[in-house]
Amino acid sequence: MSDKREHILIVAEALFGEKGFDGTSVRDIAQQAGVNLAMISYYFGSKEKLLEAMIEFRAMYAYGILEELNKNESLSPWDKMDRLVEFYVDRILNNLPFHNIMYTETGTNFRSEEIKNKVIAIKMRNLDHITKIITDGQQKKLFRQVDIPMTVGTIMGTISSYTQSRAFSCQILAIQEDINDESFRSRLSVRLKSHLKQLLRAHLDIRNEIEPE
Amino acid sequence: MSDKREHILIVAEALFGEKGFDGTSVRDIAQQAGVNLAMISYYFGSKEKLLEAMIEFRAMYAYGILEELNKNESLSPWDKMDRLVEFYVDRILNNLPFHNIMYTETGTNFRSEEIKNKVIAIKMRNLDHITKIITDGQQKKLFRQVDIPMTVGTIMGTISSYTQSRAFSCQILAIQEDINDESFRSRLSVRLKSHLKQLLRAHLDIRNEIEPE
DNA sequence: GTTTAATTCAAACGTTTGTTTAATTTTGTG
DNA sequence: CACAAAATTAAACAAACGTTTGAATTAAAC
Repeated sequence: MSDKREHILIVAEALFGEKGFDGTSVRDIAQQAGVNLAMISYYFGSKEKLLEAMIEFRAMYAYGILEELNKNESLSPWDKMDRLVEFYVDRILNNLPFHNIMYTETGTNFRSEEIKNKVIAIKMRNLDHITKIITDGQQKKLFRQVDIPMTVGTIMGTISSYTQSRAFSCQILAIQEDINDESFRSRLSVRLKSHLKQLLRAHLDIRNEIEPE
Repeated sequence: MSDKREHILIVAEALFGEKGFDGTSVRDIAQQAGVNLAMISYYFGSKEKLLEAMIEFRAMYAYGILEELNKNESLSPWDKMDRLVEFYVDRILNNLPFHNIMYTETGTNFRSEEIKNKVIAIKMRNLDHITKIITDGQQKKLFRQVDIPMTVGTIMGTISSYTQSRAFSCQILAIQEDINDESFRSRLSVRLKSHLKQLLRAHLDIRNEIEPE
C-alpha cells in the first residue's frame, strides 16, 4: 500500500472518529491530508469505499494475538481472562478513533452490505476466541455456567461506555478534564482493567454458583 | 406542546435513530411527517435545535421512577438492583430510536454545548441513583467494595452493545433474523435481564470479596 | 364581520456535498 | 532522450443540503 494512500486512511480515520462519517466531507479529508480532492476518488473510488478500505486496513491489526493466547498451554483460564481484558482495553484505548467509528458507524443500518459483513465477521471471530477460553475454564471446573455472548457484550460494552466522550468520562470518573490525552487514557486503562478483572473473577468463579432459592 | 410539533419530534427520532443526525435531512423529516419543509424551522428554529428539543422531550420520560425506587424502604438492596436492571433494560428497549441517538450522537465532540450539558446531566442523575442503592447495600454489609461508576458503565454498556444493530445481535445471540421487532426485543430483554442480574449478584456480593493473594 | 395573529405553503436562496473531467506534471522504463 | 503509465491538479458537475422568503390560508379575538 502506497504511503499516500495509507496517510489518507489515517487522516480520514481521525476525522470520521471525531465528526462521524456523514459529518466529514471528502474536502475535509483532502485538506487535512494535504492532497488534492480528486485523490480520494482516485485511490478509493468513493467515500464509502474509503471507509471499507479503512476497516480492511485495521481489521488486520489484531490477527494472531488472540490465537496465540488461546494456544498457550502454560496459562490457566484465569490468567487468560486477565490477559484478554488487558488486550482489549489496550487495543481499544490505543485505537480510539477507529473504535469510535466502529462504535458509531455500525448502527441500526450499516452503510453497505460489504461493511456489515466485514464488521460482523470481526466480531464473530472475537466471540469465538472468548468462547474457547471460557468453555475451557468450564471444563476444568473453574468457571461456572454463564451466558457467553452476553459476557462478551459486558466486556466490550463496559470499555465502550467510557471511550465515546472524554468530557463525559472525565465528569463521571472524577478525572480533571484538562489533563492530556496520554494521561487520560492511562488512568482510564488502569481503572477499566481493574474493574473488569474483578467483575469477571466474581462472574465466572464456579464457587459463586447461584444457590437455588 | 402542539400535536404537530410532537409528531415531528417522533418522526425525527425514528429517522435520526436509523440514519444518524447528519444522515437525515430536514426534507426527509418533513416528508415522513407529512408537513411542509419550512415547518421544521418554524417550530424549532433549526435542525440542531430540533435535536435539542428532542432530548428535552425524552429526558422528562423517566423522572420519578428511580426516585421512587430509591425511597422504597421495603425493598432490600438486592431487590433494588434487580428492579434497576429491569427498569433500564425495559426503558432502553422501549425507546430504541432515542437510545440509538444518544448512543451515536454523543460521540467525542457533542453537537453543541447545550446538548452536551443536557446529556451529561441525565447521566449524572442516573449515576447518583445507582450510587445510592449500592452504598446502601454496602452499609448493610451485603455488597462489597466496587468501582461504582464502572459498574454503571457495565450495566449500560452491556445493554447498549446489543441494541446498536439488530443484524449483529441476531447473529451473535443465534436468534433468527426474520422474527418481528416485538419478538426480538422480548427475547433480548429476557436474556439481558437474566445475565445482568446474575452478573451483578456475583459482582456485588460481599461473600465474593477477593482474598488477598 | 372585521381585524390580527398564527400557520402553511411553494419557491428560491446560497452553500456544500460527492464525484468527474480533461489537462498537466511526475515517474518509471527501455 | 523518448515514450507510456501513473499521479496530480484546478475546474466544473449536478444533486442535496439547511434555511429564508413572502404570499396564501386558517384560526382566534373582539
